[in-house]
Amino acid sequence: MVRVKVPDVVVRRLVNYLRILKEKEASPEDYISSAELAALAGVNAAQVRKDLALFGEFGKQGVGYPVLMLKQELVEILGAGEPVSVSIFGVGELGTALARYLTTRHRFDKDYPFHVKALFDVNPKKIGTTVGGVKVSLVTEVSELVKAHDVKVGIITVPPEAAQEVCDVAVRAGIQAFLNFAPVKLKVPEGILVKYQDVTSDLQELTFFLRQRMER
Amino acid sequence: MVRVKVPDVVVRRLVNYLRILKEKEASPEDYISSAELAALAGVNAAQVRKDLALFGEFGKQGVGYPVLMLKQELVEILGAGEPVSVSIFGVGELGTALARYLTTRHRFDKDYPFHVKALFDVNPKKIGTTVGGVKVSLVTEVSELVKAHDVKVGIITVPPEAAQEVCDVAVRAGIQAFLNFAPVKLKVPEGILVKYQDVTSDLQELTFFLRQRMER
DNA sequence: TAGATTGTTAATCGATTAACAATC
DNA sequence: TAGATTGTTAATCGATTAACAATC
Repeated sequence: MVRVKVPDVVVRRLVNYLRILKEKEASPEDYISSAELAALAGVNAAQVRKDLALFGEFGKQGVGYPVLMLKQELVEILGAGEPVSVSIFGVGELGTALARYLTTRHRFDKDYPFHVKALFDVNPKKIGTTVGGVKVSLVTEVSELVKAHDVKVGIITVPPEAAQEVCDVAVRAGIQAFLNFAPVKLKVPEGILVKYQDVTSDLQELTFFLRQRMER
Repeated sequence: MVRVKVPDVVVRRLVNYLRILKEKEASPEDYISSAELAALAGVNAAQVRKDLALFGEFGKQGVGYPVLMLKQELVEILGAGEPVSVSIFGVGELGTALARYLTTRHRFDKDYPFHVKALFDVNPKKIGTTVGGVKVSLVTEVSELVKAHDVKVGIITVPPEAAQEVCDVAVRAGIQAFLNFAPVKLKVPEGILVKYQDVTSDLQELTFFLRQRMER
C-alpha cells in the first residue's frame, strides 16, 4: 500500500490531524477544507493537502475533505485501528504513572489501540503486585511474556544506568520499537526503532529560547 | 551574544551534545573530535562542527575540542547553568511523578537547574499536602506564587479539558513557556513558548513505522 | 615537518510554500 | 454557471553533507 518513504515530520502531522478530527463531532455530510484543518493544526494549507496526497485522493474540489471518511483514512494509514501490545520496563514513579494512564485510557475508550500487557521491574517487593490491573514481573521473564502476548513496543522508564541492558534483553525477546524515557542513547540493531523522550532536555530547549528571546 | 536565529533542531542537538559530554569523565587536557562526538550523538561530523560554529570557535585544528571547555561553553549557550523556576499544573499521577523526579534530581545534583517552586491542583484533598517537599496550592493562588518565585516555565499535566483554562491563568500570571503533556493544542499569545509531549502520539508514530517496515 | 582536524564555503538534498489548472 | 477548493507542479527556502584551505 504505502510505497513512498514517509518522513518523520509528516507522520507527526498526520497523528495531529487525526487527533483534531477526533475532537470534532461530525455527521457524514460534514466537510473540512485543508485551510480549516491547517489552521487548527498550526500549519500551511498546502502542506495539509500534500501530506494527505501522499496516501491517496480523499478530497473533493470546491468542497474539502469529508470529515468522517478522512478520519477513517487516517486511522487506516496510521494503523491506529488495530491493537498494539505494549510493555513497560521499570515500575517506578514514571512507569507507574504511564501504566495507569494507558490502562485507564483503554478502559474508557475501547478503540484505544495500546494495551499494556506486561510490566517489568527488578525490585522483589514489586514483583507480583499489579498496576492498572497488570501484573509486575521479573525481568527474567521478559522473553516468555513478550512472546506470549506478542508485545511489539517497549516503554523504558528504568534509571539511565539500566536502560541499555533492559533494552538488550527486550530486543532479544523480540520487541521492535521503544519509547525511551531514560536520558541515554540506546544502541540497537538495524531496524529496531527508538523514540526518545526526556523532560530535562525539553526544559533545556525551552530555556534556551526563553533566554534568547529576552536578549533581544 | 547570540544574534543568529537558531533552528529548533540545532538546539535539540546541542542539548544532546551536552548530555554526552557530561557523561564523559575528562581532564583539562582531554580533547574530542567532531567525528567522535558525532558518532556518539548519531549525527554527521560536519553537522557537529557547524552547530558549534554558530556560537564561536571552540576547537583546535588537528586536535579537536577541549572536552571540559566545550562542556562549559554549551552550558553557557544553553543557559543550563542558571536556575530556572518551574511550576507543575495538575498533581495527578503524571504530575506527581514529574514533581518527584525533578525534586529528586535537584537534591542529588546541585547543578541541576530546574527547581520546582509550586504545584497546583483543584482537588481540595490535595491542597496543602506536599510532593517532593513542595506544597500543593489551589489554582487561584497561581498569580501570587508565580510572581513570588519568578516562575518562568509551566508543566501542564491536567486532563485535556482543563489544559487551555489552566494555560490562560498561567499566562496571565506571567509564565512564559510551557511543557504541555495534555493532548490538545494550546492557544497562547505571541511570544509564549509551548512544547508538546504526548505518549499516545509517540506510540502512534512508532506504530506507523513498525507497520510500514513490515509491509516491505 | 607530516598528519589530523577545524571552520567554512559550496553542493546537495529535502521539505515547505506558492501558484494554478482541473473539477466539484 | 460562478465560486471554491483540491491535487500537483514549480519555486523557494532551509538544512545537511561534502570538500578543502587554513592551521594546530
